Amino acid sequence: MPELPEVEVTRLSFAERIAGARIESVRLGKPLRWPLNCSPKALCGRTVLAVRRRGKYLLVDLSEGLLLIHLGMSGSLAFAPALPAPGPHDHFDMQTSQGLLRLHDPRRFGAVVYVSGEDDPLARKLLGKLGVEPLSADFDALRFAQALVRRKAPIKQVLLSGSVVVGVGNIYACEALFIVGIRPTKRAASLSRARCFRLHQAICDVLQSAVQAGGSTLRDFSNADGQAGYFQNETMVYGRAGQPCKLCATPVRSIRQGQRSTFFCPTCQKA
DNA sequence: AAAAGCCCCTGGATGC
DNA sequence: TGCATCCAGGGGCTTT
Repeated sequence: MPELPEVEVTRLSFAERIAGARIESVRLGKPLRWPLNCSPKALCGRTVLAVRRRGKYLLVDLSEGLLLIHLGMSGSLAFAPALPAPGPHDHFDMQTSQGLLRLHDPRRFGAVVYVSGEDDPLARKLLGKLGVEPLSADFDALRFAQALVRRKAPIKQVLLSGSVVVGVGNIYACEALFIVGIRPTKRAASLSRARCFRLHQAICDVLQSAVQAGGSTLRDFSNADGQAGYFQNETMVYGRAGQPCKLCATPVRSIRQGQRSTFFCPTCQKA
């Protein structure tokens, strides 16, 4: 589910409401992708200072240390003064003085991990190799183009890998490539500089549009306030296999790239 | 260094 | 109705 826009929308929906809250208790459900890395009791008494984002990770700054939260494929957060009793897929409940923060994650590819700081070896392992933030000033068109020249893999898979630019998942990779008319199977290194520049801009545009739309709700995503997104209704190609391209009416095609589905218009994305 | 596969896990949709 | 199969928003790890 959650690509950068969904994670950012989640962050925006509770960051201000949780800031300043004191942690009162933590309840764990089934194991997630990684263990919490500290005892739940050790978190009690600490204060939530802020919620930041790096790629698809949320960084919850505490008065001492921080929590890294990843939503995996099926995760979502809820933050409210009160929530129903935890269900079978609610695997992390953090009661604070300002509300209950809950991670709901049926597939359990997500995680909540405590680290002492961003220099913590575990934090470095998880965050250290990430590419540039696409919605920041660091996302420079020329450097983006220079990074792509060194990659022989298909451009779709380079975008998905997160090693050049973070946060672009399956939906937004497909959408950005459609916007600029690039065939997803095209080798990254074979793109002209001009096309790299246009792709850079398309990534910025599509991610910003998705954040404004509240993200994409394919199955059950909602932000921490329980609101669904609607960007899924605006996709040009993602999830539209066999349906007519919204620009030229050619049926949208679906292929497999690296165990993931790719959607594109064979006419609008000729090469 | 980069690329390609594998795997973690559950649930919904589809087909027989 | 029941069961098998396939597919899903990610990404770390291991092997080439």
